[in-house]
Amino acid sequence: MADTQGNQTVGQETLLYLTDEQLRQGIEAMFFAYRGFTADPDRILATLSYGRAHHRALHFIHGAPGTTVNNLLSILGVTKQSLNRVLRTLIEDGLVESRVGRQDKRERHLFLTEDGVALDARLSDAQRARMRAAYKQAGPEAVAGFKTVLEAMMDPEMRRQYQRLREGRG
Amino acid sequence: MADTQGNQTVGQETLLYLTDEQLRQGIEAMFFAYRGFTADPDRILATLSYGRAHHRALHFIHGAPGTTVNNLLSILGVTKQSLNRVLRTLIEDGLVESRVGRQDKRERHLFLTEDGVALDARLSDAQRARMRAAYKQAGPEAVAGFKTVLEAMMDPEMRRQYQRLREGRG
DNA sequence: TTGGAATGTCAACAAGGCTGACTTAAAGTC
DNA sequence: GACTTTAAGTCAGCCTTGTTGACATTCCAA
Repeated sequence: MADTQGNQTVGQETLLYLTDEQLRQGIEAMFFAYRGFTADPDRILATLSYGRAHHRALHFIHGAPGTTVNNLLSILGVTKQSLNRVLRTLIEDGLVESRVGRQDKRERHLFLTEDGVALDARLSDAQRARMRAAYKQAGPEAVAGFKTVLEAMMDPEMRRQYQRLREGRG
Repeated sequence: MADTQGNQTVGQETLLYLTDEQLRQGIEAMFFAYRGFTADPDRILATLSYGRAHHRALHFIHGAPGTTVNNLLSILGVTKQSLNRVLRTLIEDGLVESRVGRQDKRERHLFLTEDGVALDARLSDAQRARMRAAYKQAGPEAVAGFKTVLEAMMDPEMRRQYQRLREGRG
């Protein structure tokens, strides 16, 4: 039993014959889609002389208010020097607030200020509008498949981060 | 009729109630998955003092041998100065060959040399291995959905590029 | 023959990664 | 109490890869 995709069903199991061409399409789809994914917020950021790194910081601080610098570091997967440069400008510009920890005073807990929330919303709205359009066009089954494949593509450590974030908001 | 995803079916149509949380998950999935997507070739590139830009050039020259610089430019979406820097090192290192056009001698047609093919294969193998694993784990329906959503997420111009490349290899 | 297109090149700059070295403060441990 | 470890911040310098702007060359086409 072979379907139009070139897959075969043997008993209960569907064996995937993944040709190089099919995988290549997936690779190129990721490349082109990621560009679209970042295009809208990038345009906004450019007018503010911020970059993608600022957007990422805002996004994850918004999603986990009070997160520590170390925690943010491991989510973003960059060095503290790299994050610090971004974080410093966000704090200077009054978009992020850094509060000394109460139990552990070495830690800094990060929060968005009112302005930070506003910018994050502007960036997120732009990005979500495109996601929403894509989701609507593709339909709910495609969306489920989309998330399944993306999750399978992550490094195990990143998958843990991803799931932890979801649960934290669950 | 509401399903577990919070969607409703009214007549033939499924209305998607896309909550911010659902969209947010998609955004984070893209972020973490893209990191995984590039991680394996990045490790190889680092040992060769090449970067992602070199990989992309090799990938698309491999996929469309004889492509012109201008064509490559529009696929990659960078400036000619930026591409030129990368292309120059690849040519110097004997991975890419640039041939003056026969009809239009202003154009340069780009080809991978034997060494270029070898490096592209090494990088592609690493990237495809992860894709293949993800595809196998997720199953064929998920893969179809994955591609549908990614395609819907692209800028129209990039979607045209993507489809043109597929057709070219058809 | 002249204008425009495709290409290449030089210079300068910026974002955002990286490493390494070092400080400060707090927490934990022996 | 002394010592070690941890969290965070900072400074300096480097790399890749993107950008703009200016300009030369080549050559097709009107």
